[in-house]
Amino acid sequence: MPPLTRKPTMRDVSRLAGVSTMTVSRVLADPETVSRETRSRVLAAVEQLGYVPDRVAGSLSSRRTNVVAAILPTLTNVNFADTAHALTEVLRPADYQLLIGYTMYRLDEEERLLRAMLPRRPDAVVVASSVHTKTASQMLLRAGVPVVEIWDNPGQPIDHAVGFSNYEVGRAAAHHLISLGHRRIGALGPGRDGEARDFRGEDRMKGFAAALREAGLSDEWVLHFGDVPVAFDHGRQSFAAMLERAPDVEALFAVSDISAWGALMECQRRGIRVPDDLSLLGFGDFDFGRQCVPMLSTMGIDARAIGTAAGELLMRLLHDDSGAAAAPERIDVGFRLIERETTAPSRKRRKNGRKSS
Amino acid sequence: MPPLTRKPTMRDVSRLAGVSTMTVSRVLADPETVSRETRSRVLAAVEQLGYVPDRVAGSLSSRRTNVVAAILPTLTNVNFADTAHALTEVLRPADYQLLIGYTMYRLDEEERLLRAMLPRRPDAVVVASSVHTKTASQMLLRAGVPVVEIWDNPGQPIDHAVGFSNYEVGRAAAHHLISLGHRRIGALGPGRDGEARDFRGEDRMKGFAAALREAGLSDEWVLHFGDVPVAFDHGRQSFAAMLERAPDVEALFAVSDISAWGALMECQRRGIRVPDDLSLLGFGDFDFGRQCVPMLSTMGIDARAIGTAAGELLMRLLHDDSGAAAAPERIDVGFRLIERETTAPSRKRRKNGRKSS
DNA sequence: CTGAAAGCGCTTACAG
DNA sequence: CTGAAAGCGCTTACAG
Repeated sequence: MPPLTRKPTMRDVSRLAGVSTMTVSRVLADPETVSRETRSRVLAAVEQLGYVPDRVAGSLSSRRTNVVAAILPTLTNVNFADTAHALTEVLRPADYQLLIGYTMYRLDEEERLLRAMLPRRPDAVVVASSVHTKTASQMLLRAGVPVVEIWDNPGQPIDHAVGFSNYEVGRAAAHHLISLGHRRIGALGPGRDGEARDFRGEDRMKGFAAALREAGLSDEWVLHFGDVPVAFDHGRQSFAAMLERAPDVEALFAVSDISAWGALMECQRRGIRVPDDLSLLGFGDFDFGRQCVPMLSTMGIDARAIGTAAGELLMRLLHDDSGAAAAPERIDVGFRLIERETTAPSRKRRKNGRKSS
Repeated sequence: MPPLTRKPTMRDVSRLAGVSTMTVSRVLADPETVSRETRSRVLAAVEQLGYVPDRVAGSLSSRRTNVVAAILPTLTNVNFADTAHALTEVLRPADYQLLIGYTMYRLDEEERLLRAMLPRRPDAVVVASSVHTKTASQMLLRAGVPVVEIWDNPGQPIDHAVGFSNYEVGRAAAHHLISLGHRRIGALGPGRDGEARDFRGEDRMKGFAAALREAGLSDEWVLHFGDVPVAFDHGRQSFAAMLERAPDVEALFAVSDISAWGALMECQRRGIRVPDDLSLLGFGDFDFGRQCVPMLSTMGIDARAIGTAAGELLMRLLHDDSGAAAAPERIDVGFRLIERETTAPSRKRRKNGRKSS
């Protein structure tokens, strides 16, 4: 047999081993179903030719790609990267690969991505959003594979959901700052003017504002500032804007730790003491918030848990091969207030001693 | 025609439009080659059926998947995420999708990933490493598609390379600290004991140590500490270890800004003034280093430029369809010293006034 | 335990 | 500008 110049196929392997392609296919997919002797002959041929199976052809035949499409706002945000990591780890043993796309928080980009990804026939779709264009929703609905919306608690889920209520996070944040005795309370929220929108962040702001109003406080300092996605600079600049509007603000909730830390740095530059002069509460429990001085108080989310739960849900769904037909599941991973060093009782509360609980 | 329960195929569209599948294929791939009338009839059928083309089948026929495999150490590191973002943006107009994998800085994981990805027949492979297992090197060599090693300056490139010399970064870092008059100079390097290894970081340390020796200084405080990948905590802990070994150290180069910032926080906790008591120089020019107080001096790398250059190289390679046969290119994006607020002349230098340049 | 036949849903390479 | 035929490289679904 002359050496091959083209890439060897299963046919080449089968000829060299003196078996049918079916037997080669079995050795690779399900070795136990082939006799030991035949198996070793096939494996030797595979080795000798340097055969690499073609899963594109395999996928077309079997109608399974072993690919999961993951649509995230951005990978630059460690929390989403952590979710992707955790998801990868759960899917890996079953030999699933992640096809990742970024929307940069844009609905039109999400739709574009879906249009690019769905033709590649992923076995499932994980999407970090519960707000979609009409077309995107339809595409997901008709995809014929399980869809998992993550990082939120959608009112009208497409299919499955793994996340938490951003609205409730905002409410809990407000309750905490109120319980510390603060009255002049504000928030550094995401801008709402551009093409890019952080709807989850907006939900947190809504919950926060609602809780302020319920407590009889003003929500006029719930600011929406700058472009999405927020970078460290958002904290700095939105905080400067806040100070012009409300120089005597006592406590601040930021749309994310990224923003909260930026504000903290701005406080250091301006000589504003945190938490003595100002309480600062972030969101997301980012790594740097545990290390900075003072350590950042935050509304903690377990980003890895979201990836793990979504992955395990998919494993169940894909292996039961009831597939997309399974009853929609909804998993809430919750959140928790993490009090560290940037939140403290109000001045008044401190001066008078602790009157109320 | 009865409504379809299965997913519509190109055949269904062609029948509804009264044309051959070839015409449907042309309308989708190359609309100009079809008459306007036929085209609109086909598009109407596509619309009516909600037809989504199957690119798995398409890829098998055309022998092109329009997928680029990207192997990165971790996405949790913003610099690699930025590279991935930039790469995506260049490839998007040509309708390429990224298949991303993480090695967690492990050679065996890289090999495993290659084994999982190559059967999916990516049109190119981008890998953020120039150190591979023997098997992995062979797999890349025989893949038959362009391979781009990024974030380094490999001695023996597999194929193409886009990056910079980590060794020279280390040397330049040392030269800078020496030129500031420091003599007791150390480094916070990555551990070398575990399965996970940061070979690029180790190269920076090697260059750094070499430059110290060339200047007649001791390299005994070039520490290798902890597990890879380094987190913020690495800076804190390795700095504590450094202080036990060399309490009077004057200047420190860290394997990354992540580590440098951790050390900076530890300095704040211990009341060590930066840069008055200690100069601190990072690597990577991360976002937070531009925002923290004091702002971090660093050896800056343009992570996005690496992704962009790799993407543009691939576009040339894939469209010339000389493909893997093209002459290997090697692109150096360079690096630059970014002096901010954590590096300053040595005490002695400051006391005596500036003697030498 | 093994194999021959058919087919997955497209595109290539002609041909007219 | 359009189409019939062949085939990409596997797996499914039988059959023995």
